[in-house]
Amino acid sequence: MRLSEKKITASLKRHGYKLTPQRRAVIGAIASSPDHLTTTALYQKVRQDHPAIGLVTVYRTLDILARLELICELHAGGSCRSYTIAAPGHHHHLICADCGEVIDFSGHYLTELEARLCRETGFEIEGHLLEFIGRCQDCQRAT
Amino acid sequence: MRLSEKKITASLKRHGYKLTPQRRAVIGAIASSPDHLTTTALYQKVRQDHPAIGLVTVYRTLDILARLELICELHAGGSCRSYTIAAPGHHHHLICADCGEVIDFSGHYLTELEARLCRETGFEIEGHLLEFIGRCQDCQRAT
DNA sequence: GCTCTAAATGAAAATTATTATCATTTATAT
DNA sequence: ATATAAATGATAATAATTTTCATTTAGAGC
Ligand SMILES: [Mn+2]
Ligand SMILES: [Mn+2]
Ligand SMILES: [Zn+2]
Ligand SMILES: [Zn+2]
Repeated sequence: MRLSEKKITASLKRHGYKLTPQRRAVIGAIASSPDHLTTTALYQKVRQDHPAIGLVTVYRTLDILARLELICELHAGGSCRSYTIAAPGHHHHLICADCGEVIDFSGHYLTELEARLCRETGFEIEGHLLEFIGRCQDCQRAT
Repeated sequence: MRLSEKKITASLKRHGYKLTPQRRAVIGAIASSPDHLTTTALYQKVRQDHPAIGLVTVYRTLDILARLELICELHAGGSCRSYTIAAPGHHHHLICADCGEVIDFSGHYLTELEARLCRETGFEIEGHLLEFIGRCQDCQRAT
């Protein structure tokens, strides 16, 4: 139930963005990969079909897509800077610290907690980030 | 109930690290500030008393302290790269997207969820990151 | 206290990630 | 087809982090 390429481009248009070949290419690349990819990885992938695209355009496109919540950002410990992937809607991540495998999971575990925080702090809460870090089965064996 | 300078240095020694004036300075700076600080901010602060310290040493010291869980890392949306602070133990963050204010909160909201994920995925879970992003009362008014 | 050595430091350069500028091109409304 | 605001990409600028390596030093052992 991942967002389709069609839905993504529709949303872009609806929000007044132009539909350029570059943007299509980035969307195509992200939609056709099951993995979370870094900006740079995505850039490499897009260049296979679209060698003239600029890295900056990839950054810009991802920025827009993330803001519209059409893709999701991934943090993860260490050297940070978020990774991205085509997104189903709100979900969280379970990340293998060794091999980088990412498992998405969803559910609304935080609604009560969020309400309590609002009440106690007066914050208006816009979102949250929940990620588990661990070691996948393969990497556990490989010890 | 934040970790004291004494406890932090004790833990460093226990783990076989040498106690240098530079490390003391970094620990002093972090322990004496109620806020979460970036590496650079901390560097500035330390230099007031210890003008000759190198930025690299600050990086290295924070790295060690974080690994020993004597300080905690903070991510936060946008431009990322983790911030740090002296740490009480495990807790989470509520961050104002406008002014950067950080409120710590604790509690074990995720134990059940964690158990379920272990069961279903076979992952061995080591930790997690939970952060809420929103707008503090002051910044709401300032709209 | 003095000696020795592995560990730590800091200057500098190298990497890496991200953002800003700006002249040129282009998607699309009319 | 035209006009125009938006988008692109080359390039430079900024920023955060890591690597290298020669020099210094904390602390263990005498
Ligand atoms: Mn995801
Ligand atoms: Mn904290
Ligand atoms: Zn793994
Ligand atoms: Zn605020």
